[in-house]
Amino acid sequence: MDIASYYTYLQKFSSISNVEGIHDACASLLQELGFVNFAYVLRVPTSFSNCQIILIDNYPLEWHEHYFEQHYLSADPTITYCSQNILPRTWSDINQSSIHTEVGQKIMNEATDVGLKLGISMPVHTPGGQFGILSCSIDKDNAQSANDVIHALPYVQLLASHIHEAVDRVFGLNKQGAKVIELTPREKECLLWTADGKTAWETSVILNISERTVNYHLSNSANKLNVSNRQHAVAKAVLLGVISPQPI
Amino acid sequence: MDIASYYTYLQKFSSISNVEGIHDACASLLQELGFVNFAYVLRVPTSFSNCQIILIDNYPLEWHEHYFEQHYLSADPTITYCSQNILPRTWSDINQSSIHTEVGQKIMNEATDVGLKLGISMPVHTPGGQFGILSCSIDKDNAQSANDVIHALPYVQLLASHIHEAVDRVFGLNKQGAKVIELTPREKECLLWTADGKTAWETSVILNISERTVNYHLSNSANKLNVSNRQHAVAKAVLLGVISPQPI
DNA sequence: TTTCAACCTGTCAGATCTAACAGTTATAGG
DNA sequence: CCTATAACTGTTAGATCTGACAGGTTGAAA
Repeated sequence: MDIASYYTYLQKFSSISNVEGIHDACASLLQELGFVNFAYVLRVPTSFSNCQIILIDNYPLEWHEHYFEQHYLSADPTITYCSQNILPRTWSDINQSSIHTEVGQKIMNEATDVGLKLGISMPVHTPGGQFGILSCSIDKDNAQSANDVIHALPYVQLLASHIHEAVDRVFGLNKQGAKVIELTPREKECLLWTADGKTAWETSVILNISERTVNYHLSNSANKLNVSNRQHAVAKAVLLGVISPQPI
Repeated sequence: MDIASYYTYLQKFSSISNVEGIHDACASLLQELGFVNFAYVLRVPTSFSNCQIILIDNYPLEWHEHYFEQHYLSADPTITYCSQNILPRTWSDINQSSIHTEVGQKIMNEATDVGLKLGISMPVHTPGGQFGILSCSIDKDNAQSANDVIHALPYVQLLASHIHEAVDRVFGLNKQGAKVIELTPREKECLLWTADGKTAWETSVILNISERTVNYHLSNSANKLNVSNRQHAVAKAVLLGVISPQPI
């Protein structure tokens, strides 16, 4: 397929307004590339002990249920790969390069059994700490299919970020309750040094203000972030991208 | 350019072993796409109050110096855009959509003056919290150039992640002093609840162990992470990806 | 069998944080 | 001029953390 027209088609994702639209656009586009099944899984952190999972796919229902029943999310080699990388990779390459766990091997074998034979997984990492995976697969396993899969890599890579953009918009993930938390420069500064392990007194020396003032700023930060202590404030500020390593 | 051969060429990035190699491969590839100047800037967090900046570019030296002297990093509209998005965008689009700050406008105008007229910026966000930007530009400003730039979007998007992969490998960014910090399951659990704002006592109730034991695990975590308090432990664990929102 | 890692528990002193009291100063905008 | 916001400061009681003391259990590997 011609890359220019393919990319033009991808632009259409930005005007999709519902989940079905995303699903259908993915399915048809991936079908043109020769894929039969696909899944876009997105992990949206809501806090450190909790997160939301968004799933758009056309995997067999049986696989679906089996997968979640067995808690395969935490043992799936493709997820392990994607959680640490930014480039797309074929399942056979993932299988060869990753450390072989029994469970991981079992998952890959079972996937083959339900028709997910050859495939690609492409990671998506966002500034807000979201983590997505676009996987797509073919139900055949021969030399021609293997070749097709490899040639689809760039197309799948381009597709993944556009799917994510659409999911992000449709689910309103950026809004987070419509309220953006804004910290004052001083509050950010205090929080930054706190995240770096400095006590209130140490921070006061660094910023050349009193210890009381540092506590004042941290207390205000905690109120704005709606948390009850410094660990939580630091974690939430990092998660929301309110503070980030300096400069830039 | 044919996408298959382009992607094949991108694979070569994985065998480049030095900075000059990356520079030259980028320059020649982008030249084929019609671009004259490029810059890959990467922010590698070392702690929350500090980070390393890696720069590979062929921008005019004068612009270079001027840019850093004026601390443009924190006001550049392209950087603001890239810090919040995952898709490539043309500079003219960034200019139109972003909130206009005086400094931001000044930067864009000055860039035009030194020959950076039309361009694209593509963000790279990695699981390890690194943040990269690939910018490339043309020194002409006419309808044909504008069209060329738009058509280059998918090529630049594909290129960026491959450049990053090469930079990551050449600079050995994944190694972090060659020692990977491994926490035990219980240590991660305690740290996770702590990051979620729970006190040692609250965590002890959740995990059904004594408060003393929670403190014991947190203390061991802090030792392994080489930090002196919980805020720092939480922040560093997040930064290193030792803990992340559950599941997946 | 010994050794080791992971897990578990108790107490206590001193450091640090949290939340409440109660203010001052400077700057920007209506 | 009035008001709002950010920044700044002091004190205190009680909660919480930190680091030191000292120990026990379990299961897997050597």
